[in-house]
Amino acid sequence: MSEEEKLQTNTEGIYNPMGAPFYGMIEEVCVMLVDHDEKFVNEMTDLLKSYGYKVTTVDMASTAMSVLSKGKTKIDVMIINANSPDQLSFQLLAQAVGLNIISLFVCDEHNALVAMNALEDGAYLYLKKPLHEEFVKYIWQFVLREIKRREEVRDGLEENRDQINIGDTNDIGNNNIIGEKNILINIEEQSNNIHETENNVLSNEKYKLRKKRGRKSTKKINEGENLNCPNKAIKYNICTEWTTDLHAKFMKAVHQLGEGRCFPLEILKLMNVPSLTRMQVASHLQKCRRNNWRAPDEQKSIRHPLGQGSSSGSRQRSSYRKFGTMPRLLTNIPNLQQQQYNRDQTRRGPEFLFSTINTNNIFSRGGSSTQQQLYRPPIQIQPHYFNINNSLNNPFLLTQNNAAGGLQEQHGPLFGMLGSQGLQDPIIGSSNYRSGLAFNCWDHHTQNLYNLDLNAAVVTTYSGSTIMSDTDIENATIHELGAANTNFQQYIGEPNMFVPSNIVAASHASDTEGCDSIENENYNAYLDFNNMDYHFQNPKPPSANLPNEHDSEFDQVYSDDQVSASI
DNA sequence: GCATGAATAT
DNA sequence: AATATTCATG
Repeated sequence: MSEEEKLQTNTEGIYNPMGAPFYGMIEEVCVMLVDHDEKFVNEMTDLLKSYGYKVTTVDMASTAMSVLSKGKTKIDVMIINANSPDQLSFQLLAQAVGLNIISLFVCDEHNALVAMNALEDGAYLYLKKPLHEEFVKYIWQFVLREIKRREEVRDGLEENRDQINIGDTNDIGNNNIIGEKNILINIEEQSNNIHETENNVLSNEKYKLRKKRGRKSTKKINEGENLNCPNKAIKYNICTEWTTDLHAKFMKAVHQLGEGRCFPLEILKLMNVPSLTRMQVASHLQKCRRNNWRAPDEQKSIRHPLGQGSSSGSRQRSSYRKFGTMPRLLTNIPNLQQQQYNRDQTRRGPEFLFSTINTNNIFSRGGSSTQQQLYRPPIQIQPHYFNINNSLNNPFLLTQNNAAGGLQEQHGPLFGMLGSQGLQDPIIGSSNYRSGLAFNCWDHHTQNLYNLDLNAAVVTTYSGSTIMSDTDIENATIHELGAANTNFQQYIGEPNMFVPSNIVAASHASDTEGCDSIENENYNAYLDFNNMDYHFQNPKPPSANLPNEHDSEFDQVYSDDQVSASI
């Protein structure tokens, strides 16, 4: 610990508000610099560090993206060069925005078009180099503002659902890491990014931290459509809602992968929805495999009498798990890809044909982990027909996905922090995948990310020891906190009102449609996979003989409707 | 250690 | 009912 840090920490190890870089309001703010301009990076790093920021630097957007994907690095703010040599600045921006990282787009030369695009894509600010020292100094306030906003939202949410107690008192009691209130932890936890990389959390922490899973409300990742509730606090989305669009992406990925290769991680990658997690995909996959998922629209209007889980009680864990199977869901597929899907499907055949007999041999990973990768279904079956645009057979046709229909809840990042003129919520109209709540993509967020001392009674200070300690930041230079000086020009101004002249304001408050609206237009045709399955299965399975003693389970799980009916 | 998927919780 | 989380498994 540096001398400086010691000064900021009292003898009890509690962060001393008065000495903290951020005035005791936030313990730390992690900034990632994405810029190939070495000089700029060095200067900025020094400057940032001099103001107490933790700095990570990478030279390319692609590198940053990979860091984000790994989700192991805590990042609150990104400063992204608009002209990354790999041309991925905007992709990175989208990813960062999707993860609710405050993203500042910076450029050497002002370009109105770039500015506009960046802001529309959710950039917090568009800035021309160099960044004013005074601005850098107060970047942390963006973070604080965001934290507070989420806190308000959370509080509002709690008021509106007294039946739910987020904090499982037992759990809290057991893990004395967190204070009773547990506010900050909860805030983080509600981000949608608790995902697989939680595996990287110390296993001890894992169990301590993973509890507290209250019922979460629903968020729509794909559409960013959140209803514009003036009463902002009300809708605090946490659960991913599988919208029609999101599901279409899912199905698209599924079809690209093909039977026997549908693994959550692979699907997740193909879907390329930054804020989605493997767990969520896995969950959805499970649902779809059981044919238990319905589009949101369907949910309201259609009841399924299907005796799905009639065999409830003593279902035992099967040692005959099948891996990588495709969901056989009623689904919708973009027009443009229709034909290809048809072909793929033709090649692949039905996914559950062998569930009774051969499945285990075919799909089981068995001893070889490569088996699954190599597997290609051995049969070719021509479907009798496809029901495309057949409203009689396809309920989906009756429910156009009106993804663009909803308004978006606006999570104004600044709330006037930078003054009123111009700087209104650059996030408005931003990319679709912006999670409504995940502020930080850091997957270890369940450990306290922010020891925000907003309320003395709630101070939950403990050292987030894993911060920045990961070794997974390939090619990333990590600059430790340390003192350094800067040559930046000084700008004196009121912190909260500071509006650097090179900031370009966002001006698209009414632009609420995400880019998916384009895609939506393509989702007019649908396949009726249920029906298709039926026809696939009817041609008679090559080895549809005698069920063995294990069948009951498969039948229950996978084959309780058409499949079993056809055998 | 890790991804997976069935089971189960919320 | 939909989604999240747990946990046995390989």
